Amino acid sequence: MNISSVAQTPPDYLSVLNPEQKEAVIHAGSPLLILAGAGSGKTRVITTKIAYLIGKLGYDPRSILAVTFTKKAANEMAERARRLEPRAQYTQIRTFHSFGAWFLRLFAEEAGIDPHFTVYDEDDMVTLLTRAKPGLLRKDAAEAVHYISRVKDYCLAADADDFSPLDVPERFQELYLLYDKKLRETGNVDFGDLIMLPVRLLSTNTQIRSMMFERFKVIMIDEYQDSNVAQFHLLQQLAGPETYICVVGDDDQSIYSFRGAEVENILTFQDHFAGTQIIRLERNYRSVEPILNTAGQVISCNTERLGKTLRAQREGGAKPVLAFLPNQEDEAAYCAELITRSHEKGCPYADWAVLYRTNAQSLSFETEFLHRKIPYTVVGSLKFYEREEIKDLLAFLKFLVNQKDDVAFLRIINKPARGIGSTTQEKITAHFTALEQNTQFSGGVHQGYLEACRTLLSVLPKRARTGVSEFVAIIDDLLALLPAGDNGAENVLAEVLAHDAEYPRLQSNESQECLSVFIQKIAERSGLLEYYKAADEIAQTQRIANIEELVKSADLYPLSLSGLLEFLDHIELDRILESETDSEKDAVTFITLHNTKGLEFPRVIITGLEAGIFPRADKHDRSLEEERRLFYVGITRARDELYLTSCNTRRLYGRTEFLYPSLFLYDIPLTAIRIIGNAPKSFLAGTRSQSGNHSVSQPHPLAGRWVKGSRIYHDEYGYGWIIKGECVENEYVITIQFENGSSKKFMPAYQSNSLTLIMEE
DNA sequence: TCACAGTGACTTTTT
DNA sequence: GTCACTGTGA
Repeated sequence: MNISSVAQTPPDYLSVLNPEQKEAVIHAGSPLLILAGAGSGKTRVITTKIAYLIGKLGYDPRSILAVTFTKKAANEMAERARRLEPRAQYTQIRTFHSFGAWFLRLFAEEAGIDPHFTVYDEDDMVTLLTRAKPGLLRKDAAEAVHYISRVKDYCLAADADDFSPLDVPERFQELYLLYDKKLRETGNVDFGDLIMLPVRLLSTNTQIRSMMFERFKVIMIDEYQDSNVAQFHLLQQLAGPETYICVVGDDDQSIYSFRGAEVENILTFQDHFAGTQIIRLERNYRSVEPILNTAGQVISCNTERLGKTLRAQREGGAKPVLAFLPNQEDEAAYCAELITRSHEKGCPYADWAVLYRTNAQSLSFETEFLHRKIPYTVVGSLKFYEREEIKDLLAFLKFLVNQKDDVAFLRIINKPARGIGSTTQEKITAHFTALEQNTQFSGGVHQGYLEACRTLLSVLPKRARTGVSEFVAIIDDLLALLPAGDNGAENVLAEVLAHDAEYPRLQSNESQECLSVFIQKIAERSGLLEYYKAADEIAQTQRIANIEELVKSADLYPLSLSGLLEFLDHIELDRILESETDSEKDAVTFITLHNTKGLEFPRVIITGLEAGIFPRADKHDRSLEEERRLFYVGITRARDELYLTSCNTRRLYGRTEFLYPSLFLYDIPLTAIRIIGNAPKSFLAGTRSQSGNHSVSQPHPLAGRWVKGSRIYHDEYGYGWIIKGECVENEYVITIQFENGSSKKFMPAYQSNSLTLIMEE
C-alpha cells in the first residue's frame, strides 16, 4: 500500500470528470465528506475512486470496504467499478447488513451465536416474541418488536439502563429481555443484530478490532444521510488511526428517519472525524433547468440543511405542470391521458413514472390503466420475500440449516396440514425446552426440534404420531440430500487476512450440482407444491410461479450447506427486486416516493399533492421537513418533464373527503409552474389552508340549507352542529363541531349519504 | 381443523 | 371500503 506513488498521467476515467468530481476522486489522507446533490454523478465518483485507489495508489482491492444500503446499489457500484478496474472484483462492496452478516459468521462464536444463523425479519420477530410470552396479543407483540428494532438502531441492548432517545412503552424492557433471550436460544439474529452485535464485539475485543484494522485500509459509505446511530458506531469501530474514510451523501435526501436513520450523522460528520474535508458536487446533469429550479425552491424552505445549491447543466426544457383535478378518478384519467398522448408521438411507456405517497394510492391508477390497456408495473407494493409461499419455503431452508429455529419450525410443522394441531405443537415445544435446559447443565448439544419430535413419537396419539413421523421423514430425507461442506468460518484468520482468494459468493458452480434442484425437491417433498397448486386453481393466484422464481434464483449457488447459507443471506439481506421480465417490458412505473430514491425517469408525475395526504396530517416541524425532502427527492427524479397533480376530493376509507392543496405547493412560485384545471382561488392568492382563513364570497346555493347552528348527524362521528358555513372555490364547505369533541370540515354536496341534517320539529 | 363473523386499522419501510 | 386478525362454534 504505497500511497505516495501518485499517478503521473491521469487515466482516461479522470478526464471525463468535472473539477469537483476529480478532486473528490484523488483526495487522500484526511477524512472526506462528499455532499453530492441529486443527479450530480455521485456513483461515478465513488466507482472511479475505487478504481483510482487500486490502479493508481496501489491499494490492495481487498483492503477496500465500500458500503451501501441496498443490494441494487451495491451491485451497480460493483459492476461499474469493475468496468473501470477489473481488480475491483476483489473489493468488498456490500450492504451494511451483508457486511454485518459476513463479520458475524466469521466471529459467531465470539458473538455468542450459531455460525449457521439465519436472519429473522420483523414478521419472524413478532412470531418469536409471541412464542416467548404466551398470551401476548400479536398486535402488542408487533408494537414491542417495532420498538426493539428502533432501539437496536441506536445500538441499545436489552440490558441497557435507559432507552431515552426513544419514547418506549411501559414494560418494554421486560419484553425486550424476553425476546432477546428467546432469540439467542434459536442461535439466530434479527436485522438490528447484524449491526449491533459487530459493534459490541469490536468494542470489547481488541484482537478482532486490530484484525479489522489490518484488513480494511479504506472505508467508503454511500447514502450516508440514511445511516443510523448503530451504523455510525460501526464505522467508528472499524476506523483505525490509519484508515481512510470517505462518506457520500445528501442531507436533502434523508427520508428514512422513521426507520432510525439519523441525519445528524451527516450533519455532524466533521465534528466526529477530525480534519474532515468537504467537497460539494453541485452540478446537476439530470434535470432540465425549470425542474431543478422548482426542486431548489422547495428544498430551500427547509431549515435544517448543510446548504447546497444545485446548478443545472441542461438548458431549456418546459416548466413543470400543476394540475388541479376534482377527484382521484380524474387524476388517474389525467395521467393516463398524458401518457397515451405522448405514446402516440412515439414516447415509450417506460419513460413515465407515476409517484405517490402511499401504496394504497396505486389502486385508482391500476384500475384506470387496466381499463385503458396501458401497460404498467407496480414497484414494491407486495414484496416477493413477504409472500406466504416464499416464506414457507424459506422456513424449510432455515429449519434444515438450524433445527433450533423456533419460528421456522412453527411455520412448517403443520403446513400443508398433517394433522399436527396446537396441542401436539405445544407438547413438542415443551419437550424442546426441556432438552434445551438439560444440555445447558451438561454442556451437550441437541438437535433441536427435530430431536424433540423424534423422542416424542412413541407417546403421541395415533393421528399426531402419523403426522409427526411424516414430518421427521421429510426433514431427514432433505437433510440427506444436503452435503455438509464447510461453513466458511473455519479459518477466520485466513478469511480476514486473505488478500488474494476470491470470496465464495463469486464461486463458479460448474462442477457442482446447484441449489435450485434442492429447493425444487423441498417444494415437492414438503407437499407445498401440491398445496399451492390447488390454491392457485381455487383463488386464481400465481403462487406456483413465485415458487418457480425462487427455485430459479438459487441457480447460482452450489448444493452445500455453505451454499445454502449464502443463498439465505442473499434472500434475507439483499432482497430480490423485480424480475427481469418486468424491466424489459415497456411499461409505466407506479411507485411510492420512498422507493424512487436512486432512480430517474424522463417523465414524472407526482400525484396526490393534497394537505393531509402529502404531507400527511400528523407531520410537523422535523418530520414535516422530512416530508418536504421526500417531495424534493420526487421532483429531482425527473429528467425532462414534471407533472404535479392535486385533487379537490378523495375517497378515504370509503368516505369522500374534501381536501386542500398540499402545503408544499405553496413553496413553488406561481411563475415557475404552469397551472391547469380548476385551481382554488385561495391557492392562487397564496392563502394556506391550515390557517382556515377563507374569505366568504357570494352565497352558495347550499348555504340556505346547511346553515350555521343546525343540528346534524354523521354516520361515523355522531351528533354535532354546524359552526361555520363558507364558500370555497365554488364549493360549499361546512365545519362541524361534534359532541365527541372533534371538529371536521365537510362538503355537503358530496356527503349526502353520511351526513344528515336534523330538522327541528 | 375449518369456516365464518365480528373487530379494528388504515404511512413511508433500503435491511 | 378492504383486509387481516381473532375468537367462537360445529
